[in-house]
This record gives sequence, C-alpha cells and structure tokens, in this order.
Amino acid sequence: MPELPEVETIKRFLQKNLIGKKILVIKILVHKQFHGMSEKAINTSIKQVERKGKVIYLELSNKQFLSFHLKMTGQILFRSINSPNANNLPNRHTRIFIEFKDGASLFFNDLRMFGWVKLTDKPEVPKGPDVLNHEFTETYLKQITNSTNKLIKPFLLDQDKLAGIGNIYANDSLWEAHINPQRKCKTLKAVEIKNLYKAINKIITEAIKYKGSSAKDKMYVLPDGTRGGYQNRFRVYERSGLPCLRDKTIIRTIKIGGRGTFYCPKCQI
DNA sequence: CTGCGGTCCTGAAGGC
DNA sequence: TGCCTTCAGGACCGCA
Repeated sequence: MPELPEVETIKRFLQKNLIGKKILVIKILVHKQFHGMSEKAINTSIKQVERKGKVIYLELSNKQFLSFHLKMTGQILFRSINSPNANNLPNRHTRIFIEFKDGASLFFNDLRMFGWVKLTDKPEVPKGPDVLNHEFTETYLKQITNSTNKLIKPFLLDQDKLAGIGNIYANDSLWEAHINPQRKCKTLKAVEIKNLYKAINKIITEAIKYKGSSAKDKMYVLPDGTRGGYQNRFRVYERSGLPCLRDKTIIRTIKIGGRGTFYCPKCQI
C-alpha cells in the first residue's frame, strides 16, 4: 500500500526523469481506471511533478493535471530507451501507459485494479493537509483529534483530516508514541498528542530516507524496479507474534475497522 | 453533519 | 493433486 513515503519517493524519481518530456500517446488497457479525455494530453509536455497525501500528479503544459492514486497494489514504472529490462513492459498487470517522444515510457501497473488515473483541470487530491506541509502542526493535530469520536487508529487513516498516512505508518507511529490503537481520540492528553506528532514526523521522515516499504506481499517498488528499505525497520507492522523492540512483549494483531492492527499490549497504553 | 460497514479486485495461502 | 474458502486493504458509497 503505497503511502506518503512511497509516493514521495516516486515523486522524487519522476522529477529527475520526467520533466520536459512530451507525451506522444496514452494507451488505456483498463478503461474503468482512467477518468477524463486522454486525447487532451497528447502533445503536451510535463511541467512539474507534485504530490499531496498519497496522490501524485503531473502538471502538463496545457494547464491540465494527470493525477495517480495507487491504492493497494498500484505501481508507477519508468523505462527509458537505455533502461535495463526495457522490454519486459507492458506486462500482464499494466493497465495504462504513456509513451514519450524521446522513446521513454511510464507504466501504471495495478494487480487489484483499485487505483486510478485522472486527467482534470485541477489536481485530484485529498482534502486534509499533507503530513509534510507546514499546516500540519501539533496544534492542528490537537484540534482535529479533539473534535471526533473515532478511535485514534482509524482516525489517522482519514485523508480528509490528515493526508498521507496509511496502515503501515499509522501502526508504527502509534507504537513510537506509546499509544494504544484502540484509544479514543478525545481521551488523548496533551503530552500524548505531542508524542504522537513527533512520532508521525519521525517515522515518515525515516521511511522517506529508506525510500518507502517494499513489504512482504506488497507491490511497491521504485519506478526503476528497485525496492525500498523501510520494511527492515518496521516497529510493529507485520511483526505479529514477534517480541516488541522495546520490552520483548509479544506483538499482538487485532482488527480495527476491518484493518489489520499491530501493537504491543504492554508499552502502548 | 458523523461514524460505520459493505464493496471493489486478484492472487496467495490454508483446509480437506 | 485439486478445488474451495478466506484474507489482504484505500477510499467511495449508502445507511442510521
């Protein structure tokens, strides 16, 4: 599940490789995953690559925006003429791809077909502030947690309140902050909000540094096919039955709102 | 308005 | 071996 660190890693890769490229053709293999008039993008060039939350978007020279949401199993893969293995794409999971004038191609692969690509006049982005944006402050976190009746774990996944966190980083951030995922938002004390704010920033920053998580059974890779490294640094995610990294208590897994939730029953209060 | 649960979708894994 | 069921989950939708 590509979340902020994975999408940020992809964004940085594409900024280095896509700016200025001219779109020759867009091939749509699965129509339900593409929204908009793809022909409007033909012969435009890529002006900028941006991200908000888990959405990555390309600003085109005709002022249109091509937005991508990878959902669970989406991948964005880039191949130039000189790329090794340039011939193994498109493959059976390719749903949409773009060919550029210089011979390079961008592939949108998505095994489960939950993701989408949209061509619109404005980028198709979530409402909440991005975790890396200056609008996301400790005061803001305090304010939004204080005005909901949700549990903290599902709350962190609400992209209309805070954009970028998914299941992996919600689990790890709550461990880092010593907070039990079943806590009600409203019961969190000021010092706990402070710790959670610091934890989110620490975990997200570290995950970006390691180029995201290529977890077991997950599809995420960089656009050149290489893997991220944060999966080797998971605090609790996918560590069910293993000892807590702080106190050796066995990590427990439960379901909250239908989502797998991992936590230490001793040190996450 | 909020919160919750069903739904989409494929492939891997487990049961018998 | 092979068939069937279960599970994974982001975000949209309909409902109370």
